[in-house]
Amino acid sequence: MPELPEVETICVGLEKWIVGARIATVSYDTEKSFPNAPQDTEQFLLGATIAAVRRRAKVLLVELSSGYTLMIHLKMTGQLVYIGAAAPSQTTQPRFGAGHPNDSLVGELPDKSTRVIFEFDDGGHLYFNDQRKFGWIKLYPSSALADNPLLSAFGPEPLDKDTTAQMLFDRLQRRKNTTIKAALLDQTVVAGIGNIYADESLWGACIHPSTRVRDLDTKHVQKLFSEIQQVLALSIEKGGSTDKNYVNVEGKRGSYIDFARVFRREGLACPRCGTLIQKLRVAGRGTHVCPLCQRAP
DNA sequence: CACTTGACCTGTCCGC
DNA sequence: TGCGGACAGGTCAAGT
Repeated sequence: MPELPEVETICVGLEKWIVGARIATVSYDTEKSFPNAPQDTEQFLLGATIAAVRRRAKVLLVELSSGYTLMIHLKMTGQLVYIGAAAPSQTTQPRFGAGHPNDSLVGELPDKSTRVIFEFDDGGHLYFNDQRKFGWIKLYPSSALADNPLLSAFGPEPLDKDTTAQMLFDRLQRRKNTTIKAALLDQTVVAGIGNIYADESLWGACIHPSTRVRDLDTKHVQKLFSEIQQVLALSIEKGGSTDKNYVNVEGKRGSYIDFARVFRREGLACPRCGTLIQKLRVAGRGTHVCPLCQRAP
């Protein structure tokens, strides 16, 4: 579920709501939700203030005043939802039920998917919900993040202004013999792309997902990189994609799916040429293509 | 090493 | 309506 635009949206939401807040209590359901929590985790969490929230690839980094950082991966079904103290203030009241009927996907929290709860001194709560239990929260000393193997292996951030198509091309050379779809999903090639934005970008660049990386020249990769940037930027603007259960920190859906050109549109007309969009399996994933615009290799 | 596949989980949807 | 099976947006550990 959450790919770069969704995690970015959550990151911005967390910055707004929890930076400066002081952690009063932390509770979690199982070891798996908080895998490397040491016995004395609480001493690095309780009483700590949220200093900053950042994103790298699909990982959230919540920096604490205690010198530790929470790394959070939402995997397929993770949610981070903040509910302020039930005070009359407009900035801290619970936000469920506002707006359109379909605006919010979450009800009363905690619910049965809630795995971790952070309670803040001001009465606010941050809920980590995760239906499929793939997601996790880990605690690391902030000083150890620079050489954290997970973080250092990530490829370039596609929306960083220093990232270039040439960098993508170079990184792709390590996956020359696989399909471009598999390569885009490889977080060490480029960070933050998942199934939705891989399909959308490849459609934009008129490249079939089964195309071997070795068959793409620099022109193809330039076009692809440009499409990746546009698709991700548009999705961030739309608050991300809610297909099943993604919600932002306020519990609200994103609307990128309404603007998708191929993803989840099998049997509908390609917006470019009108040919019916097909769903295939590439790199073991459901994959959407226009068979005319994206000619099979 | 490069690449593919299955496993991790729960919920939902589709066909019988 | 109930049940079984396929499938779901991400990543690993194993396998070839």
